[in-house]
This record gives sequence, C-alpha cells and structure tokens, in this order.
Amino acid sequence: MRVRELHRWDLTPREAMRVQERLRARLVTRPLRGAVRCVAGGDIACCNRTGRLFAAVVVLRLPELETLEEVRVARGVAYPYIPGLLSFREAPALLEAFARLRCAPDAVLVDGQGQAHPRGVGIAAHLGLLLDTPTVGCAKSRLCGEHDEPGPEAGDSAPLFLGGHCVGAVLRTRRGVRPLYVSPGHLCDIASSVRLVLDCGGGYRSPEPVRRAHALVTRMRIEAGARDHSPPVARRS
DNA sequence: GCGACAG
DNA sequence: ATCTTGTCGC
Repeated sequence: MRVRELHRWDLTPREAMRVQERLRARLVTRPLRGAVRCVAGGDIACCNRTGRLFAAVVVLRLPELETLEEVRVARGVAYPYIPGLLSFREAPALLEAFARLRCAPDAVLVDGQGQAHPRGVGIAAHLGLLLDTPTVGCAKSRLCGEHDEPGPEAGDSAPLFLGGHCVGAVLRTRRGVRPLYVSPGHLCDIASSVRLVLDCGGGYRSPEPVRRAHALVTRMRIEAGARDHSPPVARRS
C-alpha cells in the first residue's frame, strides 16, 4: 500500500515532539465507515544484543480471522525508546512492511497507543496519518490518562480520560487477564475501535492481527539471534 | 525536585 | 521491549 512522507525521522526528541503537535491537528476522529473485511495488525521486536529490529504486518479477513498476507522486515535500530516517542523508533520499519503489502486493509490495529498519548499522537495515530487508513491503538499497558477498573467479563470496559476528555477505553478482552488500552488512531472513533478489537478477538488477550504479528517478530528475533555469531553490540553504560 | 513512563 | 526459572492454575 502507499505510504505518505509527511516529515523526516532523524529528529531530536524535541523536534519529534514538535512534529507530533503539528500532526495532531490532522487527525480525523469519526465512526469507522463500512464493514471491515480486511484488517491488518502490526508489531515490532528488537534484539538488544545484535541491535536489530524486526517488524511484521499480518492481514486477516473478517469475520473468519483467516490470514491473507504476511510481510516481514528486519533492520538496525536507529532510534532509542523514549516514552511518548515510540513511533520514531518503530514506525519506519512498520511503514516499510506496509509499503510491501499487496492488499490495502480497511483498518489497521497497532500494538501501542492511538490518541491516548500526551500529544494525542501515539504510534497508531501516527501510522494512520502516514497510511491514510483507519487505525486503532491496542496497548498492553497505560501511557497516560486515568480510569476505573473495568468489569471482569470479556467485553467489559471503562472510559480512559485525559485532559478532561475521554480518549479511549480500557477493555477486558477476556476473563482473568489485564485489560487492553484501546484508543482510536486516525479515521476512527472510540466506539468503532472497541467494536473492531472485539470483532478481531480470537480468544486471547490481544486481537488476532496483533497477536499473529507478535508471534512472527518473536520468531524472527530468535532465529536471527541464533544465526548471529558476532560479539554484542555496543550499548550505553 | 519528584514521580510516571506505550514498546 | 528484553533478560530469565520456576511455578500456579485450568
């Protein structure tokens, strides 16, 4: 699928934050239109020892949850992990994977926040703008915002508030597990986001597209690590 | 200054 | 995220 170029990636943290503030104004929050038949999931894994980063995108067909396509990308780590700037570390590799995708998904689920972000532009929102496609953030833990504990049953949720507004939902995707932090990225709203995540549920904590992408990158990291015989990469003390 | 802090 | 062993529970 086509990937837009809205800015550079070799930015200082300060510059990156400024880009996020500029991108925020371009986000569109509205109900998802039409039935989602084709949904993609993206995830990243990295190896501190080799300094490699692995990205994968898996496309599924709904409601069967059948895998239609997989794309894998490996490259060197080019940006550190800084809370609030995750997309500057992970998005470039994911975008390369999306660019190689043959089919254009109706929506994309990303492992990370959507608009539940200090500047409203979590990695899912950022990718949505660059892909010009509806995106939903599905994070496994909280970055910011306040909320009550959601009910214990699958499908139970509690609103996630930030700056006096509801920006997402804390969703229990199955009983007995910690909830997911779901928030719309681009071209989507909270209700549509929650609905899509539940529609992509295959009985596990994470929605199937993200879970399968995660399984792929984990396998890539292990296999690449086993092949690598070079000494550990230099790291900061 | 102190605590929080997606992956 | 990654580093790691065993272990509690269905």
